[in-house]
Amino acid sequence: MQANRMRSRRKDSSTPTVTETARRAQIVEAAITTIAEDGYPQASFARIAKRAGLSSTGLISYHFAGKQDLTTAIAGTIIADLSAFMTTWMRDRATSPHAALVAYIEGLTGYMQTQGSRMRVLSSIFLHGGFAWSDEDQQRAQGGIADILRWGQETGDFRPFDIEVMATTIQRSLDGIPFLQLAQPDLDLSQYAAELVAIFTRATAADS
Amino acid sequence: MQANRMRSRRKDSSTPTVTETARRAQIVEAAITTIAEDGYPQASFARIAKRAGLSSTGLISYHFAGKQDLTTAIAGTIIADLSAFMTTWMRDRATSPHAALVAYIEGLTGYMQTQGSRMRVLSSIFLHGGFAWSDEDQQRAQGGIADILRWGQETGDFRPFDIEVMATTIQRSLDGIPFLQLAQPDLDLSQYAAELVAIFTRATAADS
Amino acid sequence: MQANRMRSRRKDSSTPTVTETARRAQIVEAAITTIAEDGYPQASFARIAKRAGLSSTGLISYHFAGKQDLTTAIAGTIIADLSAFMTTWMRDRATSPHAALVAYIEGLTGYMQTQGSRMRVLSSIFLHGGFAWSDEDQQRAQGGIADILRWGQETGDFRPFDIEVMATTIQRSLDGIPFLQLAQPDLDLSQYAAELVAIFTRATAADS
Amino acid sequence: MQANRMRSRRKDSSTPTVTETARRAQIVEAAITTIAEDGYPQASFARIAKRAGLSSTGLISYHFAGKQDLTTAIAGTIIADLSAFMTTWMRDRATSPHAALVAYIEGLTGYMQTQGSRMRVLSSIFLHGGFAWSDEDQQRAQGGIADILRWGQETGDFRPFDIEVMATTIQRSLDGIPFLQLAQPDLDLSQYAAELVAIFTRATAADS
DNA sequence: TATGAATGAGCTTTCATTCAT
DNA sequence: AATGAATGAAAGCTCATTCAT
Repeated sequence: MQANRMRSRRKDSSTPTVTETARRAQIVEAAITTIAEDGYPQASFARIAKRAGLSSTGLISYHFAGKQDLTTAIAGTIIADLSAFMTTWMRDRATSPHAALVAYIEGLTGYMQTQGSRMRVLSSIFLHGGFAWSDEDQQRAQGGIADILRWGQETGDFRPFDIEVMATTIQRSLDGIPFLQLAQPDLDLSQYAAELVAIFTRATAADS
Repeated sequence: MQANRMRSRRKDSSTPTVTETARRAQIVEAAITTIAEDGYPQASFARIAKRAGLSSTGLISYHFAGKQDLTTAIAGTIIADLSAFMTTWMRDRATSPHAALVAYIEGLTGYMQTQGSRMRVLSSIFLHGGFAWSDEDQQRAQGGIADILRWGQETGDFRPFDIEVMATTIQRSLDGIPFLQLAQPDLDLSQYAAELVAIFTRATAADS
Repeated sequence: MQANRMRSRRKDSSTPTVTETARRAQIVEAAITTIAEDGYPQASFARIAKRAGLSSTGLISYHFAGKQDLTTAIAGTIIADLSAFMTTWMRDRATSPHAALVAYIEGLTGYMQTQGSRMRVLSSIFLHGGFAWSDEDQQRAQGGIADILRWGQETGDFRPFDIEVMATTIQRSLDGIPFLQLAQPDLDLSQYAAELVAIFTRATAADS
Repeated sequence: MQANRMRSRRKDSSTPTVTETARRAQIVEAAITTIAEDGYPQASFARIAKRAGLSSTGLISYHFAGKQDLTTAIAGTIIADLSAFMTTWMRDRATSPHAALVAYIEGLTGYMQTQGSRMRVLSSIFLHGGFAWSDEDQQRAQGGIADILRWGQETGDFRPFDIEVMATTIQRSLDGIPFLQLAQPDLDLSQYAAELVAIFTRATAADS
């Protein structure tokens, strides 16, 4: 997945050392925790360093070219993890467009069961503009559902709706869930998923 | 709408004067413009004061108990304006649950046509956690759609879905639009609305 | 002399208040002292604030738009003071080109007798590139001598040398003195001036 | 020239190895380039290491006892080079005190033709106080001209001026040229030299 | 001999807030 | 009711230097 594109103070693009990789990962994890617990605006280098047990904020600057670089690394890490999960999850379940749609919804909600806070962090970063989506990331993060919808329209399983609108609607119905979890920690995600499946099954179904 | 709950440095309790009310409104509008153009994180008292032509940031602190108080006032103002518009809009159009659903979608998207940036500001505030929703606000902001859905289920026009999930899904499908407008300023909102109507008409319809 | 061109955080160009002017002057003086004693690179806001007895470096940022603005104010202050002195000094002494040349040298060295450290600060700022000379400043700081030389060539009192080279040479012979004072605090400036007068009298004199 | 007085972390005293000497030279050259292009204040270890292609700033600290030590080495290198050039240049031209004076001026300006940036670096270091002149260095850098002047007074070719003042004046008239080159890259140095020769020939000549 | 990693002090600047007038 | 001034904490970032390997 090539997650960690080097952008630290190191001048060359040679292979990062084991120590470097470990430190970067440690900082990224501390940053994720900090954002999740204190909120993005409060996640200063000072707080992150404290949580990571680092001696000074200088160490973060040493490993990352700046706040933006760290933010990008955080988003990349979360996306990579989610992406890996979803790829595996979809593999055997995408037997038909509708099955794929159901799998997409159930996969993401399933991931949220344990990784809800990480997804909240990802949304936070996105919404605070702290991260410029690359085309790949865009593809990886939102592209999946558009492909499924396109497939369904080609097979005639889905009715001829506007793909972009439908994809955005589905995606946003899912992206919001981690924030709901904040207010309702005991939210039953599998039931929530079932409701969404019912909604979008009807919304996409070809008119009989 | 009871918008201006006094919370400034003034001894409180007493009725706000005309001047006071006008100043607060002026500051709130300047703050909205600043957030819309520069983004929430950049909207410091200094920038707001500059844009409002105020002599000092102290004036803001004088009229508002703190940043949070100002933020609350901003959200309240935007919600009140939106709420007034929607109340009028729905009055004659809510002839049936389905008609009400359509009116809700078309009303909000119509409002966005000219007030998209204000809605973006509202979402920004919400997502930056700068605003604690009161129950009234929650009711006013999201309640409308839930009432419609409940009505439809009672009449049998709508199928028996989970109201909260459906309401959240509809609301988020609308809330996201102002941000799409940023990337696509020429987005055809009436067509977008038509797609959403198609989606949620199917999603809510009673099974025949 | 219009010394303090406003460039602080204040948004307008209206007349600065008495307090503001006083504070700015206080900060400028503290900065001059700090540069003179610790050197330009060591003259951080923190050290300046400490010497000025300010509560925080933020106060400097409050009155000056940035380090460059402060530096410009320092240079402007020193130049204005020097310029005022030289204008008065030259008034009755510039009775002939040669008399003017002598007065220029004796005036500047006389000024250095008490204000050597200020001139050292000015040179330091100039050489650290912390100050972009405006045309007026350039004129005020170096122009004087060029005018005298031009005058002497027109009257035939001076020989036909390159004015720019001669002006630069004279100016640098004077600019260096404050640094000599550092190593030799008891340097006899009136004797030094007499030597320079002898040098440049011969260097400029028309060939007989 | 005894340039490299060991002062690195190495146990000292022992003869520097070939590798050590080469590394030091490499670092010094990179530092000179960095100062010349970015300015002395910007010439941090990080930038120098980057330009020299060094793996770490630690390497600089390994070979030099500190920033001051590096600065001293830079100045020493430049002075040694200049000194070697001037020694050769003067050898056959110092046939009389006046001829020596002319040769001194023309030698230095000639050197500046190609090495102006190095001389600018030298002046920068001096003026930023980053370098404490040793007596030898002082002798080597400024002494030459004083010897010539003394010689001329002994032979009676020169009038009885104060040697220190005259030497300083001549030296500063030359030291300033590399900075003029910055603003006027096409400055005609041979003409500039001719003007200086005219000035100081008259300034030093015995009264007839 | 060299490297990557880490340190901690320091930098300028911005912030919301307070306060005397 | 409003102003200008001041406060002190916090921000991201750079610095020369140290050190284990």
